[in-house]
Amino acid sequence: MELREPLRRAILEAAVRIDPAAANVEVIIQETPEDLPGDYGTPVAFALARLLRRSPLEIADQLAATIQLPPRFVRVEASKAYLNFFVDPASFLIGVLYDPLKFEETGHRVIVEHSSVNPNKELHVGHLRNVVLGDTMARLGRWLGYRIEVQNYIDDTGRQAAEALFAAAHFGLPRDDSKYDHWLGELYVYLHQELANPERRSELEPGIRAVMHQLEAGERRSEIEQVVRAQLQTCADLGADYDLLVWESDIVSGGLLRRSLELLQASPRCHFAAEGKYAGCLVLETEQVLPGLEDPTLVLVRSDGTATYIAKDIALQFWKFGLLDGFRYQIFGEQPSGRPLYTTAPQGEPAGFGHAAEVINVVDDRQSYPQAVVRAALELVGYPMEAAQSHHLAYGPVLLEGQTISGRKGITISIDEVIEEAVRRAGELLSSKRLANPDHLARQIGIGALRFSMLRAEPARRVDFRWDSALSLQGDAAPYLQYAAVRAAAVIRRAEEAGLSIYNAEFLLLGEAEVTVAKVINRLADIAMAAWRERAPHLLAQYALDLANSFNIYYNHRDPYGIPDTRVLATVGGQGEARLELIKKVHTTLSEVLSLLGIEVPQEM
RNA sequence: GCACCCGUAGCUCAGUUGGAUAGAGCGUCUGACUACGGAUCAGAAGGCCAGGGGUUCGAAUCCUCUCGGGUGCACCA
Repeated sequence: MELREPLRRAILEAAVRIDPAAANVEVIIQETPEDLPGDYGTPVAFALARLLRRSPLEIADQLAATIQLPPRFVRVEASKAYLNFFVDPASFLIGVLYDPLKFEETGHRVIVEHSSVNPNKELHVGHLRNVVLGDTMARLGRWLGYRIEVQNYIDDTGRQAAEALFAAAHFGLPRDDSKYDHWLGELYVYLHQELANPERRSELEPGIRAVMHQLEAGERRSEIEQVVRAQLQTCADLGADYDLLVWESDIVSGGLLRRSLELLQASPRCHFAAEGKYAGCLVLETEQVLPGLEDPTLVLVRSDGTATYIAKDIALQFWKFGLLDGFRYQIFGEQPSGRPLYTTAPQGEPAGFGHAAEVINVVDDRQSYPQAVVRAALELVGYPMEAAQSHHLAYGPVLLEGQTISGRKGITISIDEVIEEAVRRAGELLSSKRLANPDHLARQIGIGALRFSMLRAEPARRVDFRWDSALSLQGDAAPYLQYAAVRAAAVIRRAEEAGLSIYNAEFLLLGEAEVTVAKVINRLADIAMAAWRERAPHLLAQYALDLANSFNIYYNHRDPYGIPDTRVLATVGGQGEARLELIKKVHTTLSEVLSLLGIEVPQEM
């Protein structure tokens, strides 16, 4: 329910009435800290004191006397120089409980690119963070009414993919029954052990080269597809899905690269180097745009005529904003979620992908520089608005028990393995309970716990993956949220069985305890918008904890004699019915937030 | 060397655009009608918000310097 704006306007009107010079003052509204009087407050008197050169206490008193309270507020009080407002519990609760909280579809087109894992081996816990962050942003964006297109970039011409395919053919191991990406990954790692020996390296190198050429020509795409399908299975297990796979080779074959280079060459910073270190290369001079490089000259096209990855990244970003076109598309398959998945394909048909107004690239923070180059390139070719809407959601690395992940040193854990263990641990905890569907529940809990562990901290922070904390089933973790939702559902079910009806609800019998919960419920819209704006999904995760916590506190509340005083059942005069309405709102709000986080709400636990 | 990120309780983390007394979880200690579902709740202990200087009525938050940790700076991706 929109509550701040009316209050802000009322405060501003009162201020202007006191002194017209106050017209431009910034009015900040916040919830009052616990144990202090009032529900919402503002420190606006401080700002006015400076502006009007008068005492803030005096101004606060005068504002309190002057202000015309907006609906749902009954009282205002100056406390020190703060102005504190008191809501009327009944009308405030009705306002919060029956606010539909629906964001209008805006048509604002946003591309969220995430995952983008090299197609040469299985996903590990480092990728886990990427997938979960990206998927959560996509869910949030959709909920906010934006038209979200989720893309996954497939680097099918890179050396890593070539090495994996080479290894698979060269070492000729029979295909076992493990998942294809795991099988391939093992051969890839084995190849790297061989490559450590310089003699072996020179023996094997030509074969790898040959595969790279084949990949560039698009000849072995079906093998890459097989890896991608195996990898996508893992993402689906995590609850992530996509709209479009973008293949690197299609950027070249579709002419996007060529067109973007033409655009770039209009800029004086982009030119062919005729001589010197970069003779024969098309280069971009970045020193004016971006500091921090030892050598600010960036190669876009090598002297052998092939493009560097950054050139393709720039082309892709140009395409995302509709500066150029050239892709063709076809269906790739249907995902477990039901969403169809498309892919770029040379033999496909044109379709309406791209043309975004905003782009979010979920990429780890080691790539901050290239991401900045991509943004700067938009500016260089005359698209400053697009540059401003070009976002990099940068996240820190995932460590494994304090160590840097390294496939070659064997310091790595696959997501598939982690999911299995998470589900196993959840199942163990359930074994003592009588449940209708323990296996399904164990998955919901295990995967929820995993996702939450990747979401709870700020993206910029590096996270240390430890089994005990990542899979923690107690404390500030997903099961706490799920439990609160299940508990709320149980209360609702019991109350309905008892025949409580909304028509008997008497909101005048509700008070401070209910208002406290409702205030938390009412934060969601602001939190969701901030999480989107700041690209900070952890705000949602933290909010979910706040909401579940405030409900649990309410549920367990006792009067000074130790008697539960917030019960739904065993009350009279419509109080229980009104409380039930609050609990229903807690349940829908919590379910909403959990679905944004990609955490399922179990039927039982 | 240059550039970017991080530093808050023993540990892992929160802290809306600068606002009132810096909050959780884990761990430690003590409790809660034998339950509208105890995977919960109440309480105790635990802080020079890395350190110095500055701006401000007000700083964990902004500026600056220092220290500690991480990352980036290829005709790789």
